[in-house]
Amino acid sequence: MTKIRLVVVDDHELVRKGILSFLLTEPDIEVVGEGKSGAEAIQLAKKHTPDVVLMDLLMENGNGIEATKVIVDTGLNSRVVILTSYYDEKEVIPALEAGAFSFLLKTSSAAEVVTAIRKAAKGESVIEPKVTNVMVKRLRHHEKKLHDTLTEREMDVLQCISEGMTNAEISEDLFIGIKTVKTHVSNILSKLSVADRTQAAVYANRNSISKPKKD
Amino acid sequence: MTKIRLVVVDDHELVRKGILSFLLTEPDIEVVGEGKSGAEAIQLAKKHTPDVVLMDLLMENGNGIEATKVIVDTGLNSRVVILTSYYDEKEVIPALEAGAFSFLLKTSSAAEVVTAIRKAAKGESVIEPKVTNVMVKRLRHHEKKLHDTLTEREMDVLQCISEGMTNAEISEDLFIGIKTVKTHVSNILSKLSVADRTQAAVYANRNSISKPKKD
DNA sequence: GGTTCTCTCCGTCTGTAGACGGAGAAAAAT
DNA sequence: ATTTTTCTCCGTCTACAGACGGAGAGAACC
Repeated sequence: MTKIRLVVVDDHELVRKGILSFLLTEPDIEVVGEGKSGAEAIQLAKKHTPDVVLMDLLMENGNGIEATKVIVDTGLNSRVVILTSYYDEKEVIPALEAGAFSFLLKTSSAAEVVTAIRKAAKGESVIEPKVTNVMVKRLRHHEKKLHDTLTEREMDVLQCISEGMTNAEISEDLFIGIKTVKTHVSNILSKLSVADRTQAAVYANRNSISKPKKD
Repeated sequence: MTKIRLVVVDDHELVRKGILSFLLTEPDIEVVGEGKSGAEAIQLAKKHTPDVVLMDLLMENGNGIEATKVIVDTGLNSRVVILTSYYDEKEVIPALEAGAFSFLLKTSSAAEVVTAIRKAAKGESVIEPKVTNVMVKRLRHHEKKLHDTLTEREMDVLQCISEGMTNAEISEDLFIGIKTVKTHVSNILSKLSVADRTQAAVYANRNSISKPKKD
């Protein structure tokens, strides 16, 4: 029986070494590469075509989601197992959409991680209960996010509102009339089911809708 | 020469084991306890009176900041070294205020961590460059946060504003007259140097001022 | 006792916000 | 070729927001 070929990617040396020290005692798993960024993950995956890539999501240089997407899309038969610190909704869903095969939290025991690696090699997915909760919640509550129905222009206006701008300021910023701004605002309030611009601003902030800085 | 007595606290087993595997090769450091929550950290510190406590900040049960405060305040001669994943402004300052002795990020190499432990035992503080940057920025930009000048009642009102509530709703919620709410709002806007409630709501959200849920 | 701070409330007044209804032009979808 | 969507603009009207000034009561501080 051939060993499971594994690449470990995490920008925290401590975590990487911790994982490695565990895997040393597992005879059926061989670590063929070790990286500390999304870019390195991609290189290592292409070079070694491992069975499994164990990847952190939040890394300093190039995040794990992009790397996951690339690794999955390039058709290497590598399965990406995400091992991350927090179950942040903003990260979990995109990671799974990017093609992550399993999803673990660092609160998992070492044994669970090892099991997940073996299962991934066999084609079985392992998703943390906390993560599935987030998924279910998303499917139940916000199958489509409210602001997905906003038009481009309405998004522009909402971004301005989220900065605390007045209608007059928005009209100057977007080079349109105040009346037009008011129309957009009314439509936004209606689509987001909120009563006034303040609530719209709160919504925008909570959903990480912010104005991109112009150069 | 006596060994440095150390307690390691982190809710991630993987991280804990990673640290331990490193420290095994350091003959002058002895790990006398291992915990996975703030509460355990306090217990272990009281039981073993270690020279150094290596502590994560973000933990599932009871956070590291509270534990740090208790350990420092109880006058055990234990120095707390924070080892955390992210340099979040919201965490760094309170941790240092709580009496953390050193501050490291998990991106640090194992050697740096070991050095920091030895230095802490000798009474030397080690603060990550990224963290000092945050501190400097804080001292330069917001020596005192704007909302520190708000009175209790004004904070109550600001929290309501940050939820998108209208003056009428706030007056019902706080059992005061609308006119009184308006007075508070005006004072808040003035103190925060913002033009309207929407900007106040944005400020509140950015500074993590949110309304506590009532039971 | 006096001063200062905080919380409470009042009235007036101006400006903005937002609802409602209507409408034209361009682009995209059918 | 026709319909639908999107962006733009207009006018009217009501209600809320917020500025400004004033004021009384209680607590805390000196």
